Order: sequence, then C-alpha cells, then structure tokens
Amino acid sequence: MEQTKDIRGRGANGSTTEALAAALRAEIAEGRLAPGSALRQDELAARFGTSRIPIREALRTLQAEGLVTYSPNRGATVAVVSAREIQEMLEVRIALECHAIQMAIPLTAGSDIDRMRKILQAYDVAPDPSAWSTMNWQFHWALYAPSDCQRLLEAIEQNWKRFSSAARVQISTLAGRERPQREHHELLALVEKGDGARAAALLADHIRDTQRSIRAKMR
Amino acid sequence: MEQTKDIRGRGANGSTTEALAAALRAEIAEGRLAPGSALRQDELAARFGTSRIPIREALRTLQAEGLVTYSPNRGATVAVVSAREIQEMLEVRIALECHAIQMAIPLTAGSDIDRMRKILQAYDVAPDPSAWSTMNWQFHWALYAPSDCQRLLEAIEQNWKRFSSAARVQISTLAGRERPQREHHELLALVEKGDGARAAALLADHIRDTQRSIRAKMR
DNA sequence: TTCTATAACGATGTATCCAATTCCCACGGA
DNA sequence: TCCGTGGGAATTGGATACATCGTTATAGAA
Repeated sequence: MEQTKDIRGRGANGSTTEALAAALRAEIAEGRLAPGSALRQDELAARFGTSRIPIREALRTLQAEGLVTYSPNRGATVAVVSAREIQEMLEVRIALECHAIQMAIPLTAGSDIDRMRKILQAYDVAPDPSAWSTMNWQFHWALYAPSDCQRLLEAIEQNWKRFSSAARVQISTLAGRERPQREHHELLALVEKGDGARAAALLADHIRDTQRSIRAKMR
Repeated sequence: MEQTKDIRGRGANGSTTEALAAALRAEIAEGRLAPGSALRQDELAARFGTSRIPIREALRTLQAEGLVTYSPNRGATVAVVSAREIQEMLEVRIALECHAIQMAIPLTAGSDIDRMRKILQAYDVAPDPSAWSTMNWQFHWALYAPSDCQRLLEAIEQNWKRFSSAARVQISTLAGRERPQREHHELLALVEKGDGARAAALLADHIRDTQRSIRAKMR
C-alpha cells in the first residue's frame, strides 16, 4: 500500500486526528474501504504518513460514530450494516425527520423555498443514481435546516452518515427517480402551504417506501 | 490529585480505553467533573495509573458522544450544556421517544406491563429527586424497550446520556413527583389499551411539561 | 501603567519498546 | 484423510521518552 499523501497537507488543518477521522469517514462512506475489512494501524499510519497514535484516536472517534467496530485484541474493522439495521436506521429517520419538518415549516422563509425548488430542478437533470442520492440528501436537509434546532439536525446528520454511500446509491437505484421526485414536489407544496402535519405524514410514507423497496428486494 | 485506583482492577475488563471512557462518563454524569473543567491528560493518566495513550482515546470517544469538547492545542474540557441545548435535547427526546412508544405498544407483553407497574410502585416510595430521576428513566426505558428496534433504542439512550445527572436531578426537583407520576400512570393505562397514538401524544406533552418548567425557571 | 519578550505549561505527534493475543500453518497422530 | 496441537509471525494494546508548537502567564522594559 502506497502512501496516499500526507494528511497534514492543508494549511490550518485541525489536528491530525480530526483530519484522519474525516479521511477515513470519507473512504468508508464511498466504499473504498469495504464493510468488514480490517483497519490495520500500521498500514494506515504508513499510508497517511503519521504515527499510530492519531490513527488510534481517529478510529475511536469513528467507533463512537458507529462506522467502525472494535473487537478485543483484533482491532478495528469497517462496520458491517445488515439489511435489518438499515430498516432500523430508516425508522430513526422517520422519528427524527418527521419531527424536524414540523418544527421547520413555521420557520421556513421564501428564500428557503427557492433553494428547495432549485435542488429539485437539479434533481430532474441529474444523470445517475449516485447524483440522485446526493440531490436527495440536499433536498431533505434543506427541508429541515430552517428548524433552528441544532441538536435535532445533528442527530439527523449523524444517522444519515451511518448509511454508506454505496447503500444510498443502491437505495436510489432501487427507488428510481420518478416516485421520490413526485413525492418531493408534493412535500414542497405542503411546506409552502405550511401544512406541517400532512408534510410529516407524507414524509413518513416517503421513507417507508424505501423500507418497502428494501424488504421487497430481500426476496 | 491522588491516584484513585488502577482502572484495570477488574478481571476480564475490556480495554483500558473502554474502562477509562466508562469511568469518565460516570464522573461527568455525576458532576464530579464539573462542566467546563479542563481534562488534563497527565493528570488523568496519573490518577488512573495509565499512560496518556488510552486516556487520549477515551477522550476522543467522549468527544464523539458529545460529553467532552476539544479546543485546538488546548485539549479537552467537560462539555458545557446551555439551557437552550437542553431544550433542544428534549426536542430530540420527543422525536425519538414518541416514535418508539408507538412501535413498542403492539409488541408489549403482559410481563412488560408488570415490570412497568413495579417501577411505578418503586417510584411512589422513592425518597428524593435523585431517586425519582432514576425511576423515571427506568420507567421510560421499559416503555420503549419492547419496540425491538435496536438503533432507535441506542439513539434514545445516547441522547439521554448527554443530560448530566445533575441536570436530571434538577429537572426532577423542578417537576416534582405528583404530576409526572400521574402522567406515568396515564401512559401505562394507554399502553395497556394499546392506544399508541394517544400514548405518543401524552408522552410529547409529558416532555413538553419539562420544557415549560425549564423555560419558566429561566426568569 | 501598558506593552513586549520570555519562560512555563500542556497538547500533539513521533519513535521505540514490550507483553499479550490471535491467527496461521505445519506437523503428527488417529 | 481428518483432526488436534504447538509453535511462530503478525497485530493490538499499552508504556515511555522525546521533540515541537501553541497558549498563557510572568516579568521586565518603555
């Protein structure tokens, strides 16, 4: 394994530990580090040009975030997420995001609506499931961001990050573009009308669609 | 600062890092480490009789859990939680726990109900706000545990742990025993009836009571 | 008094060790 | 052939010593 690059390249980085955590997070999200693969301290240290200490701190951070699993005396591996756990994470999404959208709606300004509309337009011309997946997250985030409830937004983001980007793309592929996009437009209409209750109900349905697609595919 | 004890005392401990994280978590929760106080690596290492390596890993773990704040080149301090943030955490509680109780109710068995009833009886004879606070958590946990949705339960637990036990006791003192306990009995009745929607609504109200008490006290 | 140079402190990271555990494989016996 | 078993290599987990660099506090100069 070659040394990819010095992790401390950029100027006023944070600590090496945090840069490493970010780099590993990205590699895991993008699937360059496959679920279940071992994360060897020496190898990572050599690859990033650091000692093992910041590596170990970064791995502990990722462990607390649920991206990495530790086994005693065997070290860290990229977390394996079962289909069951994905269903459960979608359940957490329903809980958090339906609440967030209801908090957000009374605080949503015209400029927020504009941003959402632009994202949906970009969605329409996005070429492939990977791009859909990105747009999807941007749109959902735009829905919740006005809620002005930082802790809730953090929880949503953290839960979101526990999906690997591979899983997200797979889900986007599974769901296609038409139906999610139609529901997105309906959501936007309800947001404009200020109908939080209906928006939450539709959003729950929207996420349950995903749950159903996954359950269906499991056979 | 004296060396409290060797952290590795117990037999088949996990790693030192995990034992340290647990010890620090407890000290922070119980307020023995005050919010805002500095967590010096050398001091902790001396106190627990370890080197700084596992200390640093434990601190990173706690950072990811939100119990500890890092500032660049200044190290870790016990996280300071503002009243505003407590309100937000209660908002997260509403989101997660109202969903959990609705998932749990169809799966709640007679034995689960028995357990809840016993906790409420213990609640009735609990002497002081600190004990109420413990009973309160036990009861709420018993409500959600049947949901059989591990990720959701983890999220609830993690959010719960971010309240310091001092804050919890203060909240219990503020709220008294009568009203929460009355609502607990009502909740239990709704659970027995299997009325998830009403239970969720009541639970939301129950938590909003807490939000109101805090807001009232802030003046 | 106010500003500045400097010393002390502590965080951050490196390099080296060492013990304990796990994994792997070759060997020998049934 | 198949199954234990006993090394030995590979790795983790942890300790120690050391270098560097911000930050902060202190003391001295203007």
